[in-house]
Amino acid sequence: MTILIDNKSGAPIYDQIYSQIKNHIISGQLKENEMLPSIRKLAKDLKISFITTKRAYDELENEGFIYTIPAKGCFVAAKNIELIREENLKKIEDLLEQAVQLAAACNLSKSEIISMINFSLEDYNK
Amino acid sequence: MTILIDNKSGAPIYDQIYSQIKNHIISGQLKENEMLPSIRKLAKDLKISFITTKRAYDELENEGFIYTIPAKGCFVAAKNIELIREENLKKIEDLLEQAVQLAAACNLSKSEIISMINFSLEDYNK
DNA sequence: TCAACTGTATATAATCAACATATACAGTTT
DNA sequence: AAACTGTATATGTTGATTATATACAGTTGA
Repeated sequence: MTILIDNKSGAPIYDQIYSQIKNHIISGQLKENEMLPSIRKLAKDLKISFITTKRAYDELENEGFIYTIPAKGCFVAAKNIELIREENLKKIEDLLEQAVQLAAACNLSKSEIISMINFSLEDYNK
Repeated sequence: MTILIDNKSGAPIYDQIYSQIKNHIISGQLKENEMLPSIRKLAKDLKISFITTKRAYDELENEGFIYTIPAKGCFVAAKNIELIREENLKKIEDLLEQAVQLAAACNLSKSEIISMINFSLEDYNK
C-alpha cells in the first residue's frame, strides 16, 4: 500500500493519509480484515510523527472504515455497503428537503425547482 | 432603530449587528434610501470600536443591502427582495450540487435522484 | 523472559485565521 | 473652522488547527 504526502497541497498531512487509505478501502485495494501498516511504521516511512498517522487512523475508525485492537494493530472493517448507502440517502434527502424549504421561501414554482435539479444533473449521466 | 449586542451569544459582534440590520431592512423597518446611523455613532451607542460597526456595514454593502457615500453616510439600498431571492437561489444551487455529489458517491442513477426530488416535492404544490 | 513490537494518553509548541481595536487620514456639512 | 461623515493601515488578542515528544501499557515470539 502506497501513501504519498504532498507538502504543496495545503491539505493537512493527517487528512491526506486518511483520504488515501479510505480510497484504498473503498476501491478494494485493501481487503476486509487486512492489517494496516502500524501507525509507527507508516510514520517512519513518511518521516513524520506517529501521532499524525494515529490521527488519520482515528478518523478512519470513527467513520467505521477500520477497527483497532490495542497492542495488536489496525484492520480494515467489514464494509457494510448497504449501510453506507443508506447513510448517504438520508443525507441526500436532508439536502433536498432544505433546498425545497428555501425554494418555498422565495416562491419558486415546482417546475423551476425541477429545472434547477436538472441543471445540477447536467454532467451526470448514469 | 435598535441594535442589541449579546455578549453571551458566541456570535461575533460585527455579525450580530449585520444580522439585525439586515432583518430590519428585510422586514421593512428600514426603508429604501433611509440613512443608517453612522458607524461612529452606532459604535458609541454600543460602546465598541467603530471599526467593528464598519465591518458590519461592509458586509451589508458587499451583499447589496446598503450603499455608502464616503463622508456622507450609509443608506438602505433598493431592490432588496430581488437580492434575497438571488441569495436563496445560490443556496439552493449549492444544496442541490451537494446532493448530486453524494448521489454520485453511492452510485445513484439519474432517475433515482429525480424520484427523490419528486418525493421531497410531494407536499409542495405551487 | 525480554526485546521489539503494537496502540494510548497527556502535555506542549507552532501556526494561522478570526475578531476587535487605535490612530491617522480625507471629504462634507453647517 | 468645528463637527461630522467614511477610509486605510497597522497592531494586538484569542482560539482552533496541526503536528509533535514523551511516558505509558498490552501483545508477541525468539
